[in-house]
Amino acid sequence: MPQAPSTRWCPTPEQLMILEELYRSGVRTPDASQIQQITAHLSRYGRIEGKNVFYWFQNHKARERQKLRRRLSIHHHHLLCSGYPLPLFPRRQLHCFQDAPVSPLPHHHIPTSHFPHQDATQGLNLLCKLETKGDEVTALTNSTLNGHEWLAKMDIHSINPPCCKPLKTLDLFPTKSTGLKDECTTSKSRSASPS
Amino acid sequence: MPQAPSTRWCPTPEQLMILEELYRSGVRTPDASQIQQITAHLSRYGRIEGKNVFYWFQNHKARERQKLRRRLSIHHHHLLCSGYPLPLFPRRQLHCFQDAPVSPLPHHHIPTSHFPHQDATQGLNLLCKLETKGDEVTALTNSTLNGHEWLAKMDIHSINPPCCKPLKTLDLFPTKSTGLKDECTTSKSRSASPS
DNA sequence: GCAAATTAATGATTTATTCAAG
DNA sequence: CTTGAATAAATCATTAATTTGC
Repeated sequence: MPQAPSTRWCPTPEQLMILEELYRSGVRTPDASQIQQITAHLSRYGRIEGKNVFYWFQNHKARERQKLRRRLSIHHHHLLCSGYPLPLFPRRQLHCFQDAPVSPLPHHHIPTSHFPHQDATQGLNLLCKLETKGDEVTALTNSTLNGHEWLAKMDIHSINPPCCKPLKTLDLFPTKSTGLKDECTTSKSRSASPS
Repeated sequence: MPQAPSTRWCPTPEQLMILEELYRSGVRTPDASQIQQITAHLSRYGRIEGKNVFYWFQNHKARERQKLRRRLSIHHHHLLCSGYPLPLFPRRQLHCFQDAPVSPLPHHHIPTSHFPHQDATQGLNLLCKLETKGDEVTALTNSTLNGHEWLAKMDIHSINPPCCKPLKTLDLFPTKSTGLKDECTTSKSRSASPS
């Protein structure tokens, strides 16, 4: 069977990403003009109508809420069941995956932090940015270093070069440079075992 | 007491939130010391070991990448067939490679200087913020990004990137736009060297 | 409504690649 | 060419969510 011409909107990756970004930045229930703006912007990446945007936010909001609820209930359940006896060892023997000491900091409590969602204003700012800058951005950079063995030995580590990198990350934004970059650091998993 | 010590780690909502926040702020493959830090912080919200953190980032990164690939292939398919949503998760049925294409190229990387460039610094800063939040902090605080005691422990304190920008407080997020480049096909992390 | 049966998620392991030293 | 370090991909296994038949 060929294809149904146009059954329903199927967001392109770009569209999805932007929508998610907007959501993360606080947009929840955009009003008509906001929807229009968003739609206009997103239409660069593919067919899209205002209602798609509207529905997307509606659905996404609901589903995130659901996810949260789930998590909370799980948490609750855990709290009720209390204690977490440390499992002696997972099913199979881990080669060298012993947990590191995890310094038992004498930390006081410190209230559970909450991540406040930003006000939608930010979302709009973001949109503005997107609108004005298009999809031109390029951020490369990256680097690597490795570490590993943190579990195994924790003391043999041969880290390398003195950092100080020219490394320029475009600072289009204030704080968090390019958050969505690529990987950066490293770590390891196994260590010597086979011959 | 039928307390089957659950065999595997089950993140609490707080832990999950923090991990996701770190991920969003750029942490991808935390090295040993970062893992320790994170673990230490998260352990306040429930049982957790370093390996759990390690695995979490491994898996999350891989699955985000996978998701992206899927989206891209769906998009392509969409473009080719003019639309029609594929089943979202084929679940694994046949054990054969049939993942999405995404990048035909084998691994290639751009010869960027291989510096440690801990982009994750951001993430860690975030963590620090969390730690210090409520300014009740104790131990960690003063050794955090300055003393590097934890680093010292691993003998890598030698490298201490001057890079750290003032780094504002929150405003999470990178405001990357269309960047579908979390896993850029071309930017790898390793250094280059003629073969 | 509930509990077995299914299905989806995701933590934990294993295997394959890659680059770079010897 | 071989080997080691470090990953990323594949996949295994268990837990959470859904569906389904009473």
